Amino acid sequence: MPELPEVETVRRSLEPHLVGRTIVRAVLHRRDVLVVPGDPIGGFGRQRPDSRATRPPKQARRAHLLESARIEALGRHGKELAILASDGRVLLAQLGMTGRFVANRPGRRARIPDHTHATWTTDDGTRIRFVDPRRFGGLWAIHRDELEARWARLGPDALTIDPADLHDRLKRSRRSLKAALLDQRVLAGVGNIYADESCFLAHLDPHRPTNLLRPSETRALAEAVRRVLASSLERGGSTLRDHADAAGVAGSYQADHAVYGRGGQPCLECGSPLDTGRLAQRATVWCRTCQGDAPAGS
DNA sequence: CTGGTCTCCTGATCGC
DNA sequence: TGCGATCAGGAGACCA
Repeated sequence: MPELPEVETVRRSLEPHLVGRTIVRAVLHRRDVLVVPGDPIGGFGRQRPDSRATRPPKQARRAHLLESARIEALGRHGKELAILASDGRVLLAQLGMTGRFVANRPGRRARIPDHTHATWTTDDGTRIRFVDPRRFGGLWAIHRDELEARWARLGPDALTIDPADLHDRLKRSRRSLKAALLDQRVLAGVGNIYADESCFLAHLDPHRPTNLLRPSETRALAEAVRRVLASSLERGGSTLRDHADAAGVAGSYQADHAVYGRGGQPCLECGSPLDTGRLAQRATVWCRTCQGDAPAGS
């Protein structure tokens, strides 16, 4: 499930295929995967399949998919990936649970994956496909002017989170640490895997209300988040099933998970069996010994 | 405003 | 071997 390290891995592997190139052809294979300005639900909800009346003309959709644009840069904030064209058009991608991009160099015959929802062809003949079986992901056509505002609504990027900033954001809420880490408006980029891994590394119980965390604890948390994400990024992210870079290379950080997916198995630090439960609607794994309760007096 | 729950979707896995 | 039930979860909608 793509979180920050996986999305950044995809971004880096797509960059050489796209930056400086022109999209000569863009095709949308499944309408409801792309949201364009003027679509219902406040502009940024997912368009529902029954809103056919509002669908833009075919030619407009190609333009929203950056046809005939020269690609200037690939950006990322949290789990969102942005393809920026030199004329100001931006295509924003959320990978959701199973979304990925696949690049094929010209001349190489590649099988078109199932659930390919969009295909781009660049001026050197490379084909890029957006594939997302579960369709929790999607594409948003926006303008460069809107990108900054949209990303400002998210919290700071988790890869470079500042400890004091994080403390400030966490003290405003009484909900659990796990729920707060999953909230992209608090911190952008952490999902279920790295929330659990970060809590373990910081020796913090994911059930702790975040307003009761001490500055020293949020400092440890911020450092843990950065370390976990950076380590994962070095290994190309975690591949549980779907994640791969644009060349199809899987990540390997899943082998280093200390807690995620290891419920009942011995804690790597103390050896006692790891606890499992459901917290913030998500499967959660932690060690009650190493991630003990709040210190006395809090 | 806050925090909790529901919903979307497909594929893997499991029990019978 | 088949088949239904269950589970996985990012993020917006929705509700108390």
